[in-house]
Amino acid sequence: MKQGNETKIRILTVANELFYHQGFNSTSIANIVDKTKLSKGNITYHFKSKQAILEGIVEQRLLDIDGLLNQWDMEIIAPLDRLLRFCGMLIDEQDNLKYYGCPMGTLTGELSKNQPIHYKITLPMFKRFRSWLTQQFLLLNYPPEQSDENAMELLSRVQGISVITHVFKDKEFLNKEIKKLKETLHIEYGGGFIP
Amino acid sequence: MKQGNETKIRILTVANELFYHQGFNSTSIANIVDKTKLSKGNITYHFKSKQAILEGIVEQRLLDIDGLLNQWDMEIIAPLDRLLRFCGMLIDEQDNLKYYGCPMGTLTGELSKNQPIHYKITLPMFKRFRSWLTQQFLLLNYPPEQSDENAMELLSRVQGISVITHVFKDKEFLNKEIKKLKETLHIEYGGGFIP
DNA sequence: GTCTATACGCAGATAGAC
DNA sequence: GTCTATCTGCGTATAGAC
Repeated sequence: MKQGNETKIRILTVANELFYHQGFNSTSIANIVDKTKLSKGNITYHFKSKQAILEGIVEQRLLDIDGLLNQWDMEIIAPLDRLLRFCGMLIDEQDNLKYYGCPMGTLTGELSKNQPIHYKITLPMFKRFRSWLTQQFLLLNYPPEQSDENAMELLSRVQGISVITHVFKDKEFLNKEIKKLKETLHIEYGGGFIP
Repeated sequence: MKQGNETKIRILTVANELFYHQGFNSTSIANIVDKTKLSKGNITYHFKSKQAILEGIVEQRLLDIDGLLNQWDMEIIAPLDRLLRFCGMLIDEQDNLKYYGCPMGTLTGELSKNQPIHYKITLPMFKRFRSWLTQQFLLLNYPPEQSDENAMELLSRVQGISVITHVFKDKEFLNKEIKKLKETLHIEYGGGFIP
């Protein structure tokens, strides 16, 4: 119990990066051993299986997402500005997106196949964004159902841009599309809900 | 040389389905053996490695894509109708999309990580659609650069819808979004290019 | 062309010393 | 808590008989 939590975090940090960069299936425990400079036994002590590591990562990511969304809620007052900030996230992450794609999207693509771990792992992350986005549209006075529909559409747009940026390794495309998307948000939602 | 080509096709067909349903990394040669009811040695005779199978699959898919696009070119005259037909593909494939995502998109997500096989494998498939879509916009009298931009945006939209449909296992979302997308195409491009 | 049998490495999981 | 050592299965690739 010396500094178990600290090494635990180190393992999660390293594994998260490896899973993101190489994919979950293509990352071995040995890879994690190398990069953490810890022993295989030590890692096993903290996480009994590879999937346990993945679950730990997602737990951490969910906390990060919640933290980010809460921060935006505090720093940004206008719902529309929050939506724009959401889109800006892709600009911030453009280098990662180019080389590795969306951390949630690519992980889902990998996990949703063969086994339904996906439901417990990647789906919750998407749900956080979905409900947060929905909340912003509610604040813009859209009815519940349409708020959710708008949220899903925005999620969809952002995912599409991520995929194409990743596939064609094209940051120019990303910047152009995000700019257009932001303009669309202004036009579509700038005035709030009009029945 | 009895009927080598026939078994070759059988291997490709089965492997293609398995790679799509389970993912490339999670599919073993043994899986292919089971499903083809061929021996492991026989498969090795036709394809010297797992990656060779993948390359064979992509070769086949490229032919399929070209065939499909040529068919559309022949059957459908108006470029706008061709774009609508392109969107309709997602409706046709909605069950597969729900459970396994876009065949090109999910494969890219898997392969683009760790190794750059991706450039030779999945990128060409995307490029076919990109240039075909670009061609349609050119026929609508859009300038070359904007034609390509429109093509990329449409690709992006469609990929986004695929991802979200897959993540949330939501066919209702897909149908609604495709309907909206088609309407948008009508409005945006229905009149052709206006300088 | 198709099969069986085998080699070899690496992955993940486990046991136990310090 | 951290380490080294070992077990076991599965994965790909190969050799060779028919």
